[in-house]
Amino acid sequence: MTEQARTRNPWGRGDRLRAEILDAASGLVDRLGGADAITIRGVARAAGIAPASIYQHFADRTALISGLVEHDSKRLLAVMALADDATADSDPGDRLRAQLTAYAKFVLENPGHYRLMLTLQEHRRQVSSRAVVNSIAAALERCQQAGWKLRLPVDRAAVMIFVAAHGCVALFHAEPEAGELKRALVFLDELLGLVLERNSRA
Amino acid sequence: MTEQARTRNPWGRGDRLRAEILDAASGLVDRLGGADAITIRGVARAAGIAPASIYQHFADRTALISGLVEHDSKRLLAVMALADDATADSDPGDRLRAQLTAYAKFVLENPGHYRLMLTLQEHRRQVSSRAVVNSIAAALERCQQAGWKLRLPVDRAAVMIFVAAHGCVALFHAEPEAGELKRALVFLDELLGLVLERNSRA
DNA sequence: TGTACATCAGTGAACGCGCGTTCACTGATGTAC
DNA sequence: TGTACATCAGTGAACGCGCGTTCACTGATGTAC
Repeated sequence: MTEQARTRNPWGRGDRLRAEILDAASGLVDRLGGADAITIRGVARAAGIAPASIYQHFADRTALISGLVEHDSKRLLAVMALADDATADSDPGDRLRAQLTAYAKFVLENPGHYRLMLTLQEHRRQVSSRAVVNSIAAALERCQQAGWKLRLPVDRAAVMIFVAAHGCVALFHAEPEAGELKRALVFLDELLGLVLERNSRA
Repeated sequence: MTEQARTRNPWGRGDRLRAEILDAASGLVDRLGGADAITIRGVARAAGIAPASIYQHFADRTALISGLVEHDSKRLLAVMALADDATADSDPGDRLRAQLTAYAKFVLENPGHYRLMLTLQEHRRQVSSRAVVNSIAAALERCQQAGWKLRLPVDRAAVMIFVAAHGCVALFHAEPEAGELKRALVFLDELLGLVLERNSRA
């Protein structure tokens, strides 16, 4: 771990440091979880810069945390959208499952980030959980059109699935276990089995 | 808020301060949530004692937090057991509902405490969530014996219900809303509707 | 082409603060003889 | 009944630490004339 001096960013590219700061903060959250893991001095240390340098890109600690949450929310939604696209011409049930799997995978692999996203009181009414529910609802709608029967109205079913899936991963965060992802996927299958009533064959 | 001097506990009753300290810590968690709300100095301030006094009852900050978690876990289980007892000669479905209601009510009314109970990494493998699942499983077993049909095996159904219920209240913690309890109870009814398939009449 | 100046990326040192913890203590209440 | 001492509940002052934030700064790169 040689104390190698950072080469400063070229003229006009000072904004690059913003990304480096977010990366460093991200790493801290990975390793330590929770919002308290993000300290100005800690992030500066991790990024190899002076604490004061952070203030050129974030007004204060709160702004730094908000920036990270926004960053992470985008990542989660991107991962889910990717899973959706990748299965564009599959059975709608499989598409739903793919999205949920992507969700569970992201959340289990990024426990600190997910906790941060939901914990942050300053970010009430945040976009992400509603966006996730909407995404699930869209997938359910497609299932319905393909002839599946739901045991709840689409919007309630979407909430049910999101809430239960959230509960599942949140509990694994609280009590880590071996083979979390597998267990989570089993749980999600049971959940879909309750919500969806197979009616026609794909 | 007069700075009235505390009268010290009588000889041989020094252990009373332990309870006062836990009460004070409890109040802080209520108002501020999270484990960071519990600081030695803050608790001492709230209890009206000197910071050093806490060390007569708790080895260090960690021990204090553990003590509080233990305290809270007992309270939650007591509340659920009470709901179960109070409905001892009702329909088993109602008994299950009563227990879940008690759970939701406690958790929604004590968000900081619940978060603390689950957050605490030092308390992995904690007793409480397994105890809650067992309690639900027992109630489900009674439903089954009364002629209800479950769409999942009893143990998986209990996990499903606990996990989904947890997800529900956890999300309300993250995004508080008006009429939380009512909404939570609607959700729990939908959940029971999915898991239980009515087969006979009570 | 030279030069004065503006703009940029980033820093070092200092501030005041609240924290966890330690330690020697104070003063009241019990106990042994 | 008196007295020396042990035990108890609880404290005040100090420690070292890491924190968020500020401020005047350094030195490189661009721009105006």
